[in-house]
Amino acid sequence: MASGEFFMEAENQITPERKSLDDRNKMTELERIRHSCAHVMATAILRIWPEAQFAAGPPVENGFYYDLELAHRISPEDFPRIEEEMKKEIKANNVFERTTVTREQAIKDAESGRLGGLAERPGNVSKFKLGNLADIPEGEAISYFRNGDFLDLCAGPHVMRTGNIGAFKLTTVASAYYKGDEKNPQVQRIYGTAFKNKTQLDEYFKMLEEAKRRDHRKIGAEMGLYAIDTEYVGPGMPLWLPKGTVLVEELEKLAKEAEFAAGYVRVRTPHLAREKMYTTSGHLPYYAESMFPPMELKEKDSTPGAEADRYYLKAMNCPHHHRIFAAEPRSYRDLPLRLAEYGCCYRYEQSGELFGLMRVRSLNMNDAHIYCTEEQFAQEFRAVNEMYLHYFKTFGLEKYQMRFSTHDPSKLGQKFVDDPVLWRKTEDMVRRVLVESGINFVEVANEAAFYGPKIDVQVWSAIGREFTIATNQVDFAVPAKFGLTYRDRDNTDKTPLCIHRAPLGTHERFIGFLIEHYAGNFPLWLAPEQVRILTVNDESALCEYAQPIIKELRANMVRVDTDFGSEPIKAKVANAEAARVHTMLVIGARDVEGGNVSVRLHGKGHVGAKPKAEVIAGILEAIRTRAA
RNA sequence: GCCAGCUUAGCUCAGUGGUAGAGCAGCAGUUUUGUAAACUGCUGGUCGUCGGUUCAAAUCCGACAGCUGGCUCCA
Repeated sequence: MASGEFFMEAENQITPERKSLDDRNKMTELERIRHSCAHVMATAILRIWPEAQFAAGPPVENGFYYDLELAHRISPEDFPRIEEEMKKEIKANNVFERTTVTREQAIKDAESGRLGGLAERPGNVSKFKLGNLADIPEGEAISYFRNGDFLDLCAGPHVMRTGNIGAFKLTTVASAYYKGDEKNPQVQRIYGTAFKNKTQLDEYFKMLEEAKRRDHRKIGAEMGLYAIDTEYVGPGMPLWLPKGTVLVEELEKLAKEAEFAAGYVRVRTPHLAREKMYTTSGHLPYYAESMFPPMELKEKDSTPGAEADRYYLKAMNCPHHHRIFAAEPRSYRDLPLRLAEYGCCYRYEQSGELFGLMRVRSLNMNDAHIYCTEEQFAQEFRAVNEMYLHYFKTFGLEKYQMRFSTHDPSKLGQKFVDDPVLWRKTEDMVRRVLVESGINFVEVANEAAFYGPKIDVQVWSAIGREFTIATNQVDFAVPAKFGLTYRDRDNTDKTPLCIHRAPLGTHERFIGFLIEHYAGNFPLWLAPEQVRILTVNDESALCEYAQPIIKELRANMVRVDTDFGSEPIKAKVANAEAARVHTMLVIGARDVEGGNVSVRLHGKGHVGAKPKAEVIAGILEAIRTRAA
């Protein structure tokens, strides 16, 4: 609930609606190749393990997979063998032959084990195919595709012949739930990729290598930004090293400035709260699994009315902010009330979910809650969106997707608060604001928070994983649970709307994202080491010449380091470049003579010698304006 | 949490049953240099942890932990 979702990605995979045959026929050539390659892989696996049962084998973003059940656990060691068989099938250049059958025939073939097999397999029913058959609506054609001996229940489409598959490679194995449902049995999922030709396949793997180089986990270690000490601190709980802390504090500074200008006030809240907080908010017991287990106090707390002596680490800030709203009587004159805090939260994410800085257990949220009236809502919501766009511009962020998540009327009262009128009203308000602001967005039904519609901003990590980097949510339900009211001008008490917003998400995820976005080459205002002064040798005259420059830069809060050692200048430059120092100022006898410094910019090379006052002024201006 | 893979020095990696290695980094000297890496020497490891097999284990087997790629979850 509440800011609960702020740093979460939305579903990595939105459960796809069942595709119509028309939609399927829109598959691109590459998708056909990949889907066909999945059939070829199944053919190969069956030649080795004829008893394998296959479930589903679609093309996916970077390749394809096929789910199967098999007593033997397929491991990457088996890949060469499977790929060998696949090559044979491709070389055979069999036709993908489509036939349509009646449902009765299909059921008969599934029961004989023929579907997803090379031959009939008595006693080995094609159970997953039988399950898939049940999903095909009455009236829709039931089709088979056959290549060689392999006969599969499949809507297609495929390439003409197996030989049309240009180049392929098996990549990984995973376990997956049949039909993606946790309640279903697990199946083995074999992933592969395929392209029109070998060149494109090679390019794809080269691109993956490139992506690994800008992976925030790699750059984070190289630059000394953060460390994760699983032994003493714990998995998923990053320690910010001095250079990473610079990034954290620069972001906070940016946020504080933007929020101050937009009329927010700052608050601070403890990291713990009593159990009553989360029974009231509705987080317990339903979300207890995602929270760290409670701390039990040995002695009874004497507070009257205490439910229990249990304290929880907060997983979100909103309940605390709600209590700040409740701490004083509120008038309509106080609204909108915008409470902002870089709140520190803790969530017990499953171990398999942790991912560098992108998915962690301790996190600092760029959180704020805006309490307002219905009349004020559109204006406030628009202002929040403008703040997002301001940030995106600052960071040169262009590849993102705004996702507007709405409710599903059929799930009112279960997944969503049962107030159809307010849903319609708030969704209309949000949609209108988006359209009026000229913001591009996609609308996704059934993905709202349970208390109201929301907008998530999706971005992609270097290796292609999708994350919610920011979120903006409407809450028309939870303030009432906490009994929050304001006195309106008609002297009655009313419940405010609440906007939960986190345009910079969490420090952890946002910085993880920025590291990859910039590949560690941060703009001057963000760079952990902004300036390094390099002397051509260790003569004292050069070091002395540098002193007033250092003094002036530091007086203006510029992060400046020095390299006055006796190494050759080439080595000093190489070290500074490797450390991704934004601006290198080289000082030699010639510079001292002319009152200059020689400027070199990271990744851009030597810019030339300039008067030192001019260089200092330029640095200060670039930082002040947060130039890209 | 599930499936698979991985875990050797701060980092990148070599080492398939017989006395733990290299490069980089670090430290100490030498060098005094004009824009991406001067030279010499030294330090540094209970080979993730625990248990087993063996005369002998980084190496073979098992359990556990962490990480990575997926799956599931994601208020």
